[in-house]
Amino acid sequence: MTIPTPPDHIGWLLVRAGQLWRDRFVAAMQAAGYPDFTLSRANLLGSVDRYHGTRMVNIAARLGMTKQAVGQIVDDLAAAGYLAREADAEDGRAKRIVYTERGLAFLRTADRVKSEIEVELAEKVGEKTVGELSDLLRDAASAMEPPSS
Amino acid sequence: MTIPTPPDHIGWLLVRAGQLWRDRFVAAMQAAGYPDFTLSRANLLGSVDRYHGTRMVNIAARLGMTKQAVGQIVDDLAAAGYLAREADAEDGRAKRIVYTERGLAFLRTADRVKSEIEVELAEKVGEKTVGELSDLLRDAASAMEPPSS
DNA sequence: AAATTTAGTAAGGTAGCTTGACTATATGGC
DNA sequence: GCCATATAGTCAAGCTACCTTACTAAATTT
Repeated sequence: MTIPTPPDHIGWLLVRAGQLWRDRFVAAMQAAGYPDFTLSRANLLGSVDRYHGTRMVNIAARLGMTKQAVGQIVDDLAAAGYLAREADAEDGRAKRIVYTERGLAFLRTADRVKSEIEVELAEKVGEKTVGELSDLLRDAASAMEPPSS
Repeated sequence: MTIPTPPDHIGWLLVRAGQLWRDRFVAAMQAAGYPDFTLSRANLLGSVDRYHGTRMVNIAARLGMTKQAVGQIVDDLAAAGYLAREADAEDGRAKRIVYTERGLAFLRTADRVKSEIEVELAEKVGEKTVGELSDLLRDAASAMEPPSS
């Protein structure tokens, strides 16, 4: 049974903590009435402006994905009723990806679930710890950020 | 161009920081002479005991994957010369996944690359910050850890 | 020694991306 | 105003990293 002990350097800790949060969030969203929830869909939804919608090419840039990949996920999310495509009045080539009412309801649930997890974490490790951790993560993230072209 | 500002809660920060570290590690390993390096292969290699090897079923348990998935990655890594399968003396059904010399060389490079990234991070944000971050991440991770059956 | 569990394999499927090739609209230089 | 080029999006095909279902063979339990 000798499963080797996990490594413990900073990189592994970062990856591991991110993974744990992500898994908890996905599970909570699925439990909250979105059984077909996945992280990639959530990321995409989180990259769409709630009020004015967003063009596909901008979503792709933000997520660091190809516009084709974004197109596929948008297809799924539109078929599921979360998003819709609208012609862009200012550019005949472009389409705005906008939320449907169902999509906005999803966002509200996601916001609620996120703060529930955050509150639960704060109860376990203390509010102060969460705050410090957030600050340090922001520093570390900007230190590791690739040079934004 | 109005790309919406990214969210800033603790969960997003954790996921983001993990992602950044992972991307840097993958890029550095590819630059260090392992162009076919991927994270899933690295995770698998990191789950094999360097001295005695590890059974597939244990690797799968550790990684939270099916043994079939592990089998496929082991196939790839064996074909690439990093791993080999040995009959297990104590159990006729089992095979031990063991490192080849090439696999051990990979591990040494990976260890070196990891500490290089860690050193670079420490230079940017300070050694003390890295230490504090590590401690807080350990706390947060164990708070979010699912109840180990 | 029969029934059950466990280690691993085989075959096929799915999610979430990729690259390459294409169409339609927009834009900047002449 | 027209042409060359860039940009927004689509279509098709392929890949990686998984999964499920179904199986074989060896070990363990009863």
